[in-house]
Amino acid sequence: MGVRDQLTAATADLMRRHGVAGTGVSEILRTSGVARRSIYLNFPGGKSELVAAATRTAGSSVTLMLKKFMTKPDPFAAFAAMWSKVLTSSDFESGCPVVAAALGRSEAPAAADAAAELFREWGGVIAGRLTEDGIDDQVADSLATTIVAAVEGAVIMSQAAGSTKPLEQVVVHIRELIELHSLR
Amino acid sequence: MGVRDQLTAATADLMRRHGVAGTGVSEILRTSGVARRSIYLNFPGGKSELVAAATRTAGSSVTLMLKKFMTKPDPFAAFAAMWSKVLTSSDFESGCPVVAAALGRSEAPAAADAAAELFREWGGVIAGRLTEDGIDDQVADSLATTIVAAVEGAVIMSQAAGSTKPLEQVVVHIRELIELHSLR
DNA sequence: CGCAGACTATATCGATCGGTCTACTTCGCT
DNA sequence: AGCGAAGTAGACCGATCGATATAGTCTGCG
Repeated sequence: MGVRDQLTAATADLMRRHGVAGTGVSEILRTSGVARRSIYLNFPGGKSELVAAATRTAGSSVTLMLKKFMTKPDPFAAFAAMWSKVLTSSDFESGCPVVAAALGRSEAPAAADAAAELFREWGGVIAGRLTEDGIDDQVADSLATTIVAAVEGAVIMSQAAGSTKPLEQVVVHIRELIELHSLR
Repeated sequence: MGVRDQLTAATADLMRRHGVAGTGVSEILRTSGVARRSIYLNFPGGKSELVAAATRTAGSSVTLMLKKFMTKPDPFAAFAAMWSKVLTSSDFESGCPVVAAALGRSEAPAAADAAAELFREWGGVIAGRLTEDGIDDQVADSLATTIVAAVEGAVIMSQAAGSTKPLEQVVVHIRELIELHSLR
């Protein structure tokens, strides 16, 4: 794993915990063990470019996992379970780096744009699966957006509460919504 | 309006835009026009105590509005419309200060705890209305959590996309969920 | 009236911020 | 062998961070 990947990985991890503004360059260097200069060698745009790259990398890996989940019998339970793991294995300190990027527009506009694109991408993957279940294209689109919103919102509420209960409650009603639209 | 309220209002507004870590004390003073020392007179705990107070104040005002919305024919359309207004009237720069507080635990733990309590409070208000519609208590609870999660998630996605479309899509399916559980 | 408490204004603190710079090393390729 | 790109190590920059200190002003109440 090259220096570039070490930097994006460390940055994404810190974004999960402290958000964009709360993630200092010095802290990125400390946790990644990389030389200060290497940031500006790999990301001439500095912190904002690094944050954008970290967002894209971390977000794309979620896209991949999401695609894998979509082949399972209960895709959204698997999606929620992934987030539960992120929360519990970090003592509820880590959340979604893409949400952090979306909320960090004033510091890193490119990262916020990347976040928007990733949300769109996740929605597309989910909608694709829903249409396979015979759901109308337009309904699948809005349903997919709702699922992403509900899960991301539940991750935040779970972080706040220090419990995965919100996530578990949300997944129940996601299942209901899909069932509702699946019976044709 | 006293100095204390000026400070909490200015702090909450900045939290909406830049999050907890991104909100500097100097910026709070600049936008509120208050003297530096007044912060530590009113909030001996400094920034973290001020942020917690701002979260409670802003969050409680949402609770009040939510209670008002619950008396309307389509409560959640009104709830979503409120957030749409926040977004569009700020060019999608302002979001939910309670979400910001929830994600700012590493800087202001008390504010994150306040955020958790507010989410619980909002869920309680919504669940109360749902039980009036004859929905079982436990279902109303999980349904209320799902509604809060979906709306908050949609606010973030709308901020990222620079469009209220996610919010509008989510409210459609919230309506479906309620209808599904209302018919007894 | 007179005083106490809260406010303003401003200077200052040490620490940290993101970013630049120099100097040296390591490695791959021709 | 030798060159150049990319890496490390670390000093350094001005700016800003949150917090404290000092001094003067305003105001309400006994």
